[in-house]
Amino acid sequence: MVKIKDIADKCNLSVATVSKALNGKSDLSRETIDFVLRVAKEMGYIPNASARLLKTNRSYSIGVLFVDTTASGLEHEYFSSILNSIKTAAEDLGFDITFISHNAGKTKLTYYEHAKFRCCDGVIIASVDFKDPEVEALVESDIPTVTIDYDFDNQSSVDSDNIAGLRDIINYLVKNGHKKIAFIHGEMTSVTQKRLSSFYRECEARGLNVPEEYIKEGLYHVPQVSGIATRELLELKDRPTCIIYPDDYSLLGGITEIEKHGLHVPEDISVVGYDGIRLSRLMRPVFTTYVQNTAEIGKAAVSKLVEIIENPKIALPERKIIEGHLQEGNTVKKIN
Amino acid sequence: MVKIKDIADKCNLSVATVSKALNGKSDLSRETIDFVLRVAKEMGYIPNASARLLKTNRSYSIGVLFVDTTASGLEHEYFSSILNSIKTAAEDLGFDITFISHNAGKTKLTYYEHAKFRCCDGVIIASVDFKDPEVEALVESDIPTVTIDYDFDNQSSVDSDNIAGLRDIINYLVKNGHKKIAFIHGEMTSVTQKRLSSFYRECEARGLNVPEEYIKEGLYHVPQVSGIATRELLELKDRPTCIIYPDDYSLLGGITEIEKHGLHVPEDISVVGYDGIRLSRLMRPVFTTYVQNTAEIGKAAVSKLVEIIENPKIALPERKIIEGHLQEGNTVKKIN
DNA sequence: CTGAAAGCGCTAACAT
DNA sequence: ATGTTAGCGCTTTCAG
Repeated sequence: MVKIKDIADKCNLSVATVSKALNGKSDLSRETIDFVLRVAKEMGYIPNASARLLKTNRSYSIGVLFVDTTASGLEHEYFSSILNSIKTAAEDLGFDITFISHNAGKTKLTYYEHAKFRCCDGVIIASVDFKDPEVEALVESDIPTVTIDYDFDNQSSVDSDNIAGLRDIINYLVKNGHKKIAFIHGEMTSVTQKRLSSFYRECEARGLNVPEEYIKEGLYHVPQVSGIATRELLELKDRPTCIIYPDDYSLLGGITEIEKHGLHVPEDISVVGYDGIRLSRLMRPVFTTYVQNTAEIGKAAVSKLVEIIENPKIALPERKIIEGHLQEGNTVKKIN
Repeated sequence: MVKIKDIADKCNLSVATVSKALNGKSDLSRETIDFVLRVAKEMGYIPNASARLLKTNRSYSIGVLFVDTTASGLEHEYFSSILNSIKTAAEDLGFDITFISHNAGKTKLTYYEHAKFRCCDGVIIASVDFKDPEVEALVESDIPTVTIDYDFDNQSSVDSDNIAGLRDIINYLVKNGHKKIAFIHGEMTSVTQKRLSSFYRECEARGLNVPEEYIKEGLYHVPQVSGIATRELLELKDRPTCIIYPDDYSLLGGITEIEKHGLHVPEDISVVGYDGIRLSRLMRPVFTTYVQNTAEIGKAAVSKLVEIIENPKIALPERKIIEGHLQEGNTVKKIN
């Protein structure tokens, strides 16, 4: 591997001068800079990130904490899509991405230790158990962090706008004449709580009565569970005219169940999903669903994190809330 | 940050001794080792990967080249699923993963340069344009590489078994009485070529005639295109009894088109997908499709790569071919 | 069994 | 405008 010393020798210059030239420092003659750059190129010089980091304490590397709890972290389109936008945004800013885990060689490390071990300039935290003490420790450490879809006190985060999500959905349903709206929600996370509150608030604001039996707890991304909840809803004396699901996969489970009962979507009953994954546009009927803006979420997380990294003193904790939009598919019937 | 020197001072030992103790070298007294380890723990010592790397030339970091060409790299379940298994397998072996790109800070780098810059011990290459000279350069460089679903001469690779895939599909179709089988394949990649050859060979072996108009070129993951091809097939005088699609998403496009014609799957026409993504199991009818073994593909890639890393002299180039399995869904009708 | 010293490749004061 | 030098944190001969 050719190093600065080699270039210096070839150019009859000192390593300091070559280093400066390579880094475009101003106090060098134009010719020297050009000369060094040319020779460096000729010799196939590639800087060594580790050596540089050791001096500068800047790694230009962002850790990503993405724990595949339910074996559906990375595999779920919502998260792989966010990861993809994180990757793109980070690359654009010249940062590399590396996953934070518990292992380094043969030794076990905490998330914080791992991030330190790799000298990450900052860490983006998504899709983990936010109650894990290790995650909390990381967030409260000296390493800049940005969390996605979870807010820690006095820390920066980027949240998909779940309040707006349910607001827009209810809005749309009411506009289409629905008054009896059921809601199958996912397991009780902070995201779910936001959706639920928003659901209740919007219904109340419109004078809609929400019988207790219209609210069912399902599980995110487990269509079977939503299928069961759907069955229970269909068997009610006073059946809802529309069911809102935790996500698009769950919606699929709901539809399957509905059809088993000989009913049709949306003629007999309307359904609404959440996420707006690709599938939702490919199905017939196209899903009516709330599309989360994953591209923007990843981008916002990176840009906030880099802001903190570059300006640790000045940067203020900030919550960015990213709105999505309602995809008006064909799974909701207009009724009077 | 506490460093070895700090521990050494506290223990009244030299940094050399502490380093050895930390790394479990044999030539130290049991007590010294324990003592050092205890103090290190008390002081909250975290090793610095960069400093270590600088000395040892081993980064314990694996580069992953995953270029989102058609904006469907990471977002496609086949790849996100492979990425996930790469991540898991690498972590188990104590390696970290970092994405290779073109950017490092403000400067543009080739893939090779980037991998060198980060001192990756090796690189796994998937989902890229394998004809890109930069990719070729990387593969032929001094950095150990393993490619996924593409074979470079004399290099290690892990391939999903596309030959077996079409063999199993044809086998199953013939067993179910199908003789008129159409094949919509994806764009002409090496993967596609393998599937096509296997398709032809298996048909021939069974004495099936394959009219030219039964073979259509579609695009991977673009349901609309497969929809169009499907229409053309349906309009043939001598319509096939079964259509094989490039992937499960495309199959979805096919079904949509088929239903538009007032036909039903599988009563009127049978269809087969490829990939076996989660969706394929959630649809009703469940897709008959070839499930690629993504978990094994990622794992095999990592284990081969690490083998080369640890034994650069001895390790031989190797092609691992990973078989999947046929998921017998309900989109193929038994005919006589 | 322990330590002294060199050096991995680089940057940044601080000279000159 | 260019060079000298120290040192980032670590491992590893080699000596003792």
